[in-house]
Amino acid sequence: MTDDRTANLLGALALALTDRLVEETETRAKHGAAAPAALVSIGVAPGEPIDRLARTLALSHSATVRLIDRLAADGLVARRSLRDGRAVGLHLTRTGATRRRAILEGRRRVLDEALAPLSAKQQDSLTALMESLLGRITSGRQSADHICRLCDEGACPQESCPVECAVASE
Amino acid sequence: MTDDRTANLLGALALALTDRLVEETETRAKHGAAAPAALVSIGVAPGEPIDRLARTLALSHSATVRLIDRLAADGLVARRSLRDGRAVGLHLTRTGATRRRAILEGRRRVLDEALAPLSAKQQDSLTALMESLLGRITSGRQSADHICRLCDEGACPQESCPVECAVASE
DNA sequence: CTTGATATATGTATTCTGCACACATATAAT
DNA sequence: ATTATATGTGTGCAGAATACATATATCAAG
Repeated sequence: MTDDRTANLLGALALALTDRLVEETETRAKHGAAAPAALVSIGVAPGEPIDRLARTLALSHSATVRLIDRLAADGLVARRSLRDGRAVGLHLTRTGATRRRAILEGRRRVLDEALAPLSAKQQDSLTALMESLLGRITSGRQSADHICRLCDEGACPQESCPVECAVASE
Repeated sequence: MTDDRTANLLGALALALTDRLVEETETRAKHGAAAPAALVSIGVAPGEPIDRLARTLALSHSATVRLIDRLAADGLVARRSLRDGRAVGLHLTRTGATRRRAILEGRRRVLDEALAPLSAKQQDSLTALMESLLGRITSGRQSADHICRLCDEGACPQESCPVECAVASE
């Protein structure tokens, strides 16, 4: 059904881009590949509890607690108490917000460089194709949050995001 | 220059696909994400030394030695002596070759599922776009080997691989 | 046959992660 | 109200995978 070579190129491209993205973002927030995703995700939805972040990052709860410990020790994230006395609300400090911007800029730079050989018209047709693929890959809210864990939500408003749309139409 | 949204979607797609590919391939060869890549790469170029594999996997030499130790303990990889008495030639055992096929099939299944919503015509245009992107990303032999570390070389003959072509034209 | 480069292997330490558990708080049932 | 259950956080412990520094063996060149 699907073409051998198309599938293969897609796999190689995904891997190659992710390598570069991880390398880029990981240098800007230490403590592993999940750290930049945590900063980005906390920025999108400040005040959410650790438990929810753990699901977005697809990490165990304890791993997420330790990650927040490290980010808090670096002065990037702050825990605040919530109405619900069990939970803590996660927020970015001023430094954390700055770091977050640097992560998104680095990510953008990598993606821009990869897209450079395409004309505007080609970019448009690529966009349309990617919308289909992303819609297909998405399976539920948790999956959507995970997929978008490193996204710049400013570049992709909720109502136009194919991942969000896929969740909405269920 | 490049469109905000296009860049963002590309980043999300790469991440989402890689998550799925890693998850799939990692279950079929334990010992981490590098293990399936090692099996695939050894299958493409049997007899090569650990040192070369380390560069393909972008791992330190010692990490690669330990990885081969684990794969050999599982009966998937065998070390054979080479003319050069310092080096060892890596080969897949019969079980290792079977495992390798399972890894490639799993990878293919993930990619097929993602590509399912596209028509044949759309797949063709996606292929053309990906060729441009992959050519751009590639930078030298080592980078090429790394990008293709999980590729099914049967699906993408050397002379038609945009990554190989990018290396050749330097 | 000496010198330097190359390839493998190992000892040690670090980082990140998960499991099992403890504790606190909320929610529901009786 | 009281008890039982579920939820959210944090911690002790262990394991996996990796890197760094180093040791050993082999090759290549003079």
